[in-house]
Amino acid sequence: MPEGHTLHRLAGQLSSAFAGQVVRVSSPQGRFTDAVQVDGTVLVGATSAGKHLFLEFEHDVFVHVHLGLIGKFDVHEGAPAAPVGQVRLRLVGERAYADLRGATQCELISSERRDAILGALGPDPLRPDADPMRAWARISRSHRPIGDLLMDQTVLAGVGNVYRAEILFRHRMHPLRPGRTLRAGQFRALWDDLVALMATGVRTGRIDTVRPEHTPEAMGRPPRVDDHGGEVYVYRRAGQACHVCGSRVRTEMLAGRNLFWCPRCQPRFRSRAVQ
DNA sequence: AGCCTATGCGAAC
DNA sequence: TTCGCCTAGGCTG
Repeated sequence: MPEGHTLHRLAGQLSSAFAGQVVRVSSPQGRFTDAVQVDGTVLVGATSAGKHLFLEFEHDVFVHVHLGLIGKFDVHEGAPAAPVGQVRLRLVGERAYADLRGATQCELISSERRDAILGALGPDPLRPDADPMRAWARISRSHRPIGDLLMDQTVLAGVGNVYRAEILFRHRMHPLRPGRTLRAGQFRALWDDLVALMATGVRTGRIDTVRPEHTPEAMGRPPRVDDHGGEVYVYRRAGQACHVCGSRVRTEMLAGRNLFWCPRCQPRFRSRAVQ
């Protein structure tokens, strides 16, 4: 379930479990052969940027992890159990251990390489030092759809398919609206909302985007949790009734990913240019 | 047993 | 645009 909030949360869990400790690092599955390079050294801490996770070890050495679509990094209390399945990377500390499975990236890198990865990312709504104007500079000049731009990690880092669908719904914005037709205030509202929503995601470990006035309880409907673990307006609800207006939620592929939107709440943008 | 799916992304065509 | 990678769980037969 990796969008930016998952990685940010993970960095916090890994830091509190292992930071400052000498850790055993291994690859039970065998594919991360560089594990031996940091085995038995001090794990300084873990940080995230967008969907990237960095484990910092002493001597300025880092392990770069990207979970991709299906990766998981689970932290467990207590003594390590026998590895189950394909464990790419295992960390063992004094009171906890962690197993990484299914990641698309797990590599040993230098601080220079880490800086290069960070430099290629747009601002991350979860980082207090993020500069949203860097994203606005790209969006306000682009003819590409806002739904495409939000997923572009060089424009804005950490937003995935769920937050994309939900933030656009919350702002009544059609996903195919060209970036350059947004007003600055509209972008600012999107950004501020992402900051708040994703921070909530870090706290709870799930994606909940439904405003209090639109919850099933408030709307007089039976309680419900979507099958991805949170409560949302449109994500993966194609063909179902919009929680606000009852229209059927629509879906369409854009750049290989599923878009979801409500055709009534998010009407197609009409250019004010002469027709 | 085999097929399908998924909150990602980069390479290949 | 499509494909391939990576894993686990759920469904189908």
